[in-house]
Amino acid sequence: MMLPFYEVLNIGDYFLNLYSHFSILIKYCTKHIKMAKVLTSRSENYSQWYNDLVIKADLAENSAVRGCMVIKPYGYAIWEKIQAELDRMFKETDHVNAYFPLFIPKSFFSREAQHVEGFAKECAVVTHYRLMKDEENGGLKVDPSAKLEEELVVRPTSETIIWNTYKNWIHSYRDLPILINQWANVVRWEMRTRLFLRTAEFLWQEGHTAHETSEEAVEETLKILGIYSTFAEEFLAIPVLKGLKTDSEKFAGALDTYCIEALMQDGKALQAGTSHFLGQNFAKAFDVKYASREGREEYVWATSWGVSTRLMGALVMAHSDDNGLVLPPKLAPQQVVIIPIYKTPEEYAATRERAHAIKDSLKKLGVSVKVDDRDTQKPGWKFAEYELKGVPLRLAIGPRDMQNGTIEIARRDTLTKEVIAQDQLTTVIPALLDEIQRTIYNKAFKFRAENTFNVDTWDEFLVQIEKGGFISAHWDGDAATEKMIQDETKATIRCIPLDSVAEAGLCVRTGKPSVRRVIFARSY
RNA sequence: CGGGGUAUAGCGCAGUCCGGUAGCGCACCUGGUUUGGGACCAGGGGGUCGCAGGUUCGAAUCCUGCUACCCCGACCA
Repeated sequence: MMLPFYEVLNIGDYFLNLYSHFSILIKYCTKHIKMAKVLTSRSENYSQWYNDLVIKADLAENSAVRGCMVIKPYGYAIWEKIQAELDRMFKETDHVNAYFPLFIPKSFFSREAQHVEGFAKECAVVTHYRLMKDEENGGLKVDPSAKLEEELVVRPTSETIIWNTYKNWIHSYRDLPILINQWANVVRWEMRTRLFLRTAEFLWQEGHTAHETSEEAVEETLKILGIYSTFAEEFLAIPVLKGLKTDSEKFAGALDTYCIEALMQDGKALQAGTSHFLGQNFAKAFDVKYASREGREEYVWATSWGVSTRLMGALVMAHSDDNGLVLPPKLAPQQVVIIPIYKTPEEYAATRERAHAIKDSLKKLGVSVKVDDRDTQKPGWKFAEYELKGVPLRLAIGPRDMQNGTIEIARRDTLTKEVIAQDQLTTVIPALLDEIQRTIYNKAFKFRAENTFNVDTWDEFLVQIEKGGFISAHWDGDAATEKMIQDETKATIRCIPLDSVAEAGLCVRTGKPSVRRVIFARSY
């Protein structure tokens, strides 16, 4: 998608040169696009905007099953791109994929006390394995004679089944480390659900690693956090804070939970990924020991980490606007769409042929292109449609362009369009895609910077939390204070940023001494 | 699990108060004119009115009971 040599050039300068070049070659004018409104606007009702958008951009819809969504082809294509890149990053760091069962014996959950407490309230349980004809109404009913000996829990996460398995795999330090990831679905029976952000069933990857030492496990935990943040920033184009969760926010069963936190356009925070240092909790619960180099028997050290289809929600809420989705080029199922414009059959044939020729030349550069040459929809309809779906670049080629050797090129991120020479496309498009990826990120970065506030008094805190954004404030480190703040403002501590500097101060709520600032926000 | 709302064509809705041939917009089908920002004209197809009972000569409409979904809270990634 990007030409390799761009990476070794100063991209900004290169791009400027390209542009000054064009302005000599061709006449172009930048126009702003105006569009019919099909979405609720963000200012009118942000959550309605989100719901509208997910449905209208064809990402997903609600299913016949309460709380469970159907991810539609266009949405799934984005998820596949997310998967492909993360999978590549995991494998590059020596992780391998495997698959563990969907069903977990109920007794496994009781082994780790913290863990069970965290998930018990939202587990789906399989109790029977057979249906039978219901004589009363002609339908089907559960066969009471087919009750399972031990009930099975539909996995809300797989630590227990995996550590029960690792017990058989690990005997010696020579068996370590184990660096396994699985792509799977999990079920958490949520009360209130929203497409992608919180659904009863969702897709994710969960990594589960086993190590000889605490240090090695911590290193793994942070390595993954780094992968997540790199992925978020370079692919999702969302700047994230890397940080540590407080005790009350951490994963049930972990010693430390690290996270990446992103800020959405409505000023609410969204946790986009987590990486846990599990210590020896699961090794002890499932009796996973190894013979060390010194011949001693030791418990194994563990990590687990995951990102889910929730990232899709983050992607939508971070960048999109009142006209629809805005997708970063690196994750867009189609980076470019070409729309032929014509009146006569001859013009149709000619523009269509040229469109396909352009597509072929761009495909050779690794750009994904779709030609929409359907005769059943009008150009205006198509323009609106691809804007709604967030296609980064749109090319329109009509009779005038055929004569002049030009083409109209419209950017989704800035909603601007201009006319350039066709023979420049293979140079301009890759550079523009790269530029769009960067612009989207920069916009999100600027938004976060403008919505992150240092707050030192409680009055100020109360005012600012209503406005939204990240609040950087001192906290005395007491869970009771954290709870009090949450009860009073609905704000939680999103994380203790890893790059936070030691700074003496007074807790924003209690006035007790504090050694560093933490990030507060209302969150999804 | 509390509080509120909704259920009528694929989608969005009106009709319900005051019972009497089930409607509108979009979408869909056919033909024509159109096509550089969601085209227009003409014709056409499509609904056991969420489900189950009840009242009535007659129920989308009145009564009873279910169910599902949405929104706001409590809980969570």
